[in-house]
Amino acid sequence: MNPLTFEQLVTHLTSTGFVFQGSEIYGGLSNTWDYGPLGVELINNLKRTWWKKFVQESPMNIGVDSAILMNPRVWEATGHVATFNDPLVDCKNCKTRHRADQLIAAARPNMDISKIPAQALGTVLKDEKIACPKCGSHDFTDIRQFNMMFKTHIGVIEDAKTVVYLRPETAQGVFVNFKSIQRTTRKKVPFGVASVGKAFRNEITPGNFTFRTREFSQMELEFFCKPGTEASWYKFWQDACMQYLTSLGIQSKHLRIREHSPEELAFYSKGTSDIEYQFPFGWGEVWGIASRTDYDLKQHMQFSKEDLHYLDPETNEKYIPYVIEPSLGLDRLALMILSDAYQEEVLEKDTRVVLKLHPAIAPYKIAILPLSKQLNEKSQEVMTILSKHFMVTYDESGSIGKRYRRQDMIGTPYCVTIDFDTQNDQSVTIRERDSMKQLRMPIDDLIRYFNVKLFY
RNA sequence: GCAGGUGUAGUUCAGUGGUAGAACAUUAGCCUUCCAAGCUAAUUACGCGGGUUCGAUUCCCGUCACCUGCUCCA
Repeated sequence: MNPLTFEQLVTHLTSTGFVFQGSEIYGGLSNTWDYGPLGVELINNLKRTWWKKFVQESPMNIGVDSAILMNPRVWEATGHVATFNDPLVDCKNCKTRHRADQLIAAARPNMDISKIPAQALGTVLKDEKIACPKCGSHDFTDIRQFNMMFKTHIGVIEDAKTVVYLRPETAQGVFVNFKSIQRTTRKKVPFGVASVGKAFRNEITPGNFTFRTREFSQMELEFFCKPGTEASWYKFWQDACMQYLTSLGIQSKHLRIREHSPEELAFYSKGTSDIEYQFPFGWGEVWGIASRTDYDLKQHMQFSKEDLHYLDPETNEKYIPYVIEPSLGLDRLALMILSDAYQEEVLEKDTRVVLKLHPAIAPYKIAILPLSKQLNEKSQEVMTILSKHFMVTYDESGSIGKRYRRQDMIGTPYCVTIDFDTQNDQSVTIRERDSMKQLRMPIDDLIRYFNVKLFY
């Protein structure tokens, strides 16, 4: 099998209806993508399996769904308002881009960067005659502030008081609700709160199809534990994440865990690891597992003046819980699943494209295929029965072989064929995608059979 | 944002200063009863906007989008 190229994958996904370019008829909008009829099913299935593993089957965890718009003070507390303003300059000579504060820090180690107001960085850059590290030239553009948060306004009047941000991460929706969640669920630490939703970052360089976009979905778990126990929970959730990916059939040779080096860590972090996947364009982060200490709750305590301590009912100890945060990008997960599932199988006469998707996440579980259009009525009956339980599709045009191929291309794990014997024996033929094997089965047994086969 | 590349049906490709062809795909009909059959029709494209020109898909400029690299990613 030839190695999958990225363009091949993108072509396949856009031409089958998994993904479309955003606002396509208007010439598109940079780096926006829509999920088509197949994509939305996949996405929903991924959310469902993730929620099942991390909420339904994890008695320690519960869920929350918080608003995208939050009080702007939230982002002051987290430091996003401040640190999202990177002072960037371009070298006019060699066209490279740099952070002005970092240039100054590197060239003048004795200077205290934190004392320089952001507006003055450009002047300092000039006065100190700091050179471009790449070409040595002194010709920089003015500083341009890139606030990575999308800004908008509440109400119709746009002034500073009405500014709100689109959340750059879903995590804060959990932290600000920490007290309410704990009180209403009466959960004892350790417990976790799962959240799925959209987040927005005005990335400087998006790209690689749906891998890095400015609008994306996150599936995050904030797991609260007693300080001192975070190391073992960190490992625990890291293992759980890997198990989840393997349970979806991701090939382990395409997965690796990369621990961040101490220099790489955010100042509050006690450890971060990325689960990376080998995409057709290279290794890319899919899931970040971060040990965030009590940073977030502490910050919110300070800024909101609310007491976010947890009182351990057994020991009467009062403490701010530590947090382990496995944060998964849904769009990246989907892209990973699709990259991993795409295969071209060379048969005797020709080649078929197969998406070897795990049955639990395949857009369509079952395709109903009448062998002849005369069998339409009976087929519709079978479809009505199955569609109450499973996402099914129906196809009556073209030869049966062609219809099997169509389903292979989009990852449908099972085809149910209605033939002329069906009327007599009340049975159908099940054709399995991966083995291409066939099985005769009474219609009455189908639901039980597929419930087992499609279980996740 | 910078540099380079690309842009013709859904896909893969032709082609031309006088508004475009094919294959596959799609739809309908005939035929066909379990792994891309055949036959007959049909639908669908020059990314967008300017300029030059009698006339632009073709030449020029701009723009938009995608790809690669750089920079960035709390």
